[in-house]
Amino acid sequence: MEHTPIACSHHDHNHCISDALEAARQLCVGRGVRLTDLRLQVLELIWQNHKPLGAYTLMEMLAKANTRRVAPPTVYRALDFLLEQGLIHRINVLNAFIGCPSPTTKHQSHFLICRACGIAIELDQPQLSQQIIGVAQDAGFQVESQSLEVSGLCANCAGNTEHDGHGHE
Amino acid sequence: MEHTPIACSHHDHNHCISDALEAARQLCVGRGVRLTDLRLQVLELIWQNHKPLGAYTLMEMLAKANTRRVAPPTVYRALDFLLEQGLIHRINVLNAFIGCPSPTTKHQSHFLICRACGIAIELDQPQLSQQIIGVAQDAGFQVESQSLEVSGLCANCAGNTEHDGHGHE
DNA sequence: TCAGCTATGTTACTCTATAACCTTTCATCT
DNA sequence: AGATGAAAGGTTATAGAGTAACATAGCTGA
Ligand SMILES: [Zn+2]
Ligand SMILES: [Zn+2]
Ligand SMILES: [Zn+2]
Ligand SMILES: [Zn+2]
Repeated sequence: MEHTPIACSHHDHNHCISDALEAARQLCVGRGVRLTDLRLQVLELIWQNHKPLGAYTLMEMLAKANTRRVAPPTVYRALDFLLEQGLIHRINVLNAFIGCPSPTTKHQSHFLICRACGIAIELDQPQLSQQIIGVAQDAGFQVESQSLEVSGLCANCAGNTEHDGHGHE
Repeated sequence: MEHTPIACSHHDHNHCISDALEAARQLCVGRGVRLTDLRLQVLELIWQNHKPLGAYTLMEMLAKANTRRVAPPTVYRALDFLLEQGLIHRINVLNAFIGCPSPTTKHQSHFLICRACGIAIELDQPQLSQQIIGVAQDAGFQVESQSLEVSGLCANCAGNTEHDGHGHE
């Protein structure tokens, strides 16, 4: 149930993609929603990148992969679906999207975002969510969703401060 | 083209604005930075609204108030200055800006945002900031800034939606 | 005064996202 | 199989948010 942070550049990423896609397929079957070719392709591209990906970058990738023009509404509709199903998260501070490693478990959007390499590490800290809910309740506020975006330097980049070409692309 | 009036009329908002502006003046004098007419005007408009305000809404207000055209870079530069000095915060989820009630104290951007009335309540929870830093450190992450944006219903709006059947459009 | 810096004005542009409308695809019912 | 209605995707146009690049004005300190 714990998802390993993705800061390490030496994990089997192909495996990690295929796992996520298979999980997404099963999740959609279970919910009776349609993971169409387009939606699957968008999810795959997002996972391949392993970093938050902008909608327009995604559009270019789709256009290249499909040899057809892909207009903004097309990709935004796919993104909306994936967001609704919890298969991806939106990183507001970057206007970008990233795959969720545990879409079956309901949780909030808590990320560590490295300003040097651009990686986004999803946190799995239910007690942090709970503390936030508590603080909100003290103010009479009824929480519906949380977005925590912590910016700074990841372990890799904090170590390599002499040069930033640490190659996590 | 119309800007919505102030949400909460139950506190002395004029006093609240003038306090904030006076604090800003002193803060800028103390730091040796220039709170120009434009910057002050932008800060005042943001405080008058008491809700997160988009840059383009602000532009329209400035244009009306000054009877002159105000282009995007003008307002964005003023906003950048105010952000740097900690006089306002940016609400990422809304692409909007709101005044900070305690600009002299260094702190993170933690907000409760009501989806019904649009109000944004700034939290003052240093121990929450600390816990977030702790969680990040456990992942070897070096925190530079935090953005916590909690969406839901404020105390006012949560109360008013309990009997929601009468269809008050 | 002059030079140099900071702030603002101006034009044009990029990036992000959505509205409105039409066509295709797909599951379901007859 | 054929009809049908809803969901998904295609297309065009536009709205909304933010920045680059360069010109001008205005303050500041020799
Ligand atoms: Zn997640
Ligand atoms: Zn990094
Ligand atoms: Zn503040
Ligand atoms: Zn409210």
